[in-house]
Amino acid sequence: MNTNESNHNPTSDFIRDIVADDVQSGKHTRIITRFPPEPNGYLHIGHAKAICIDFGVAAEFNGECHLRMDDTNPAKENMEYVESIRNDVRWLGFDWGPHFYFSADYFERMYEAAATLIRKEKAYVCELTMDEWKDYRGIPTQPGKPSPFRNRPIGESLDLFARMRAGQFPDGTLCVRAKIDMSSPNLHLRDPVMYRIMRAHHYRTGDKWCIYPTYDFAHPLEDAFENITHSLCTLEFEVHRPLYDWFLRELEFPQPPRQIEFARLNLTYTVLSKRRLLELVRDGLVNGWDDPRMPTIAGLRRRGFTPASIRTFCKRIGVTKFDGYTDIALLEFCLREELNRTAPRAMAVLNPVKVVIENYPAGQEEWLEAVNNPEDSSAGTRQVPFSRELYIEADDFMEDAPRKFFRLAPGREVRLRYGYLVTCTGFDKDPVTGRITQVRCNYDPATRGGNAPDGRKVKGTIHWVSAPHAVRAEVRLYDRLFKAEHPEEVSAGQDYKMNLNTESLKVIHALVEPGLANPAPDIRFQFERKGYFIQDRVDFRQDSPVYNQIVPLKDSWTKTAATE
RNA sequence: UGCCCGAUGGUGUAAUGGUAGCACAACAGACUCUGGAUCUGUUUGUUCUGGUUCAAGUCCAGAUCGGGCAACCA
Repeated sequence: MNTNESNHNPTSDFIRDIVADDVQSGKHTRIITRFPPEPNGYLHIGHAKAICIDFGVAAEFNGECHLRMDDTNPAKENMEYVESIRNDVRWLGFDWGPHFYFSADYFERMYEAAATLIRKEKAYVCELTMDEWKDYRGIPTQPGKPSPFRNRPIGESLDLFARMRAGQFPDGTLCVRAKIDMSSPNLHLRDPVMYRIMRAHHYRTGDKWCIYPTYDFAHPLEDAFENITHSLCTLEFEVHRPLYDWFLRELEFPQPPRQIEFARLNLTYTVLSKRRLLELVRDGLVNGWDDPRMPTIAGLRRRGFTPASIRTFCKRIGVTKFDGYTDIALLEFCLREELNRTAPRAMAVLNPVKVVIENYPAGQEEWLEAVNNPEDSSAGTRQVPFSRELYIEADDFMEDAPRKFFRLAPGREVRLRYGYLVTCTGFDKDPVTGRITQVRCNYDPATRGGNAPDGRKVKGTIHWVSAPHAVRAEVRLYDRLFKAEHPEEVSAGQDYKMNLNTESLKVIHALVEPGLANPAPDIRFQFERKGYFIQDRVDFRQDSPVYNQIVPLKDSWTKTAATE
């Protein structure tokens, strides 16, 4: 995208306005942003919003966006997460080019920067224990008091800092603090920790370091090292901004990056925090990070969401500083909108009941032409087999049907999609369970393809599969992970997990048209009148097909039926 | 009771001192070989109180409500 196009970009927001101003004023000639996840979990749809903003802004201004692993806490981070993050960002459709970085690669420069601050008397080595520090720090309504080590000689701090690095002190005993303002109303400015001693194996630097920089110290440096112009992050870092600016000022970076905060995404009927998601995975409440019910990118991918629909969603929710809840229905809308346009249709009977066409010759079969996608004529047609015995949805037959039921019932005529008009002549019922075991029909041979030569109309069209040709498939029906709109809003003493939807996964066995046994990989189908489905990327096999429901079709009938 | 940030229909978002608009959702109707899609229509909004101004959602003051901040997490 060139800058000319960006001038015509109809969707702007307060961040893009700032960036545009900075370009216009000549403050920056090249825009550089970054997406800096910590590799301590899988990315979720909330990160997708941030990714779309970070990469999107850079692209619109013809700049670049760096992907950076913010790995300053080795206790929580690992390579599996690094790889998953790279995969997910790529899958979403973004390209960081050569700009893939690790914070850990800056540790030496960060160490030097900390030493510089000590030499400037802007930092010192503190020996207070964490408990002692609590007293010194004070509380929001009361100022803190200076650490007794605050004014120790520069040389002493420098020496201690070097010995911290050399491993001469136990974990947590000493730390390096920035010397700022112990009476600041902003707690983050009350001599925050820059370096702590932590003997943990780092997935990238191994055991080279036993001291690690904190986020507050590391982040502005990483941004500055990479010449980031706009450091976009979520609202909770707003109170950290004065500290971010302080480090950059004291270290005299000539072109300091500017941090701008936006509201993180909250979605109804799910949780969106790494901690919660990790808990769901670890406690086995879902089947891993890529469980199709998870709001993780990996979960959405396996569920069958498209990258484009997620990007569209992120565009539509906008960028503001208002911390609200976005209706998950909007995400589903973006998906349906795309899939309606692109998904080939197929017929699959999820809850089968047998139909016998009594006036259709036994043993006969014929192949009927079916349209692949009525929204896209270029998708062509396919042949589907038809025979005397079929399966239809149990829901599509009613023994005693109300007027507005436009499907099969004794004496009523319906269209079999792309097949024939059939009239129900009777049915069989299990005398014990009352279950319908078989529906009997007659067909009108003159209506092949679904149209009656005499012009008579039928109100209902139902889908079907030919019994001898049908393929058995496992179908996994997914519903919202939580039954509460705001799962985290529970009364004191209660846990958000009580809001888990116990019906979020239903496994059923369906009978599907033969073409669904061996589809090209990654094809999202619309099972007509039911929903969108994709083969499960893990469990699908030709001899035992497994389909995931991505999202059901909108269904106005259940509402109508409910008001009957 | 400290500091920071925010507040526009049910939800999300636009209007940058000049007609409150868009999308989702909901509802109604039309159409339909998917009770899908499509089309049409309807309902619902500037938190409050003052002030500045010819004119305020927008600027100012105060209030109310909501969110964030007291890891050697990010």
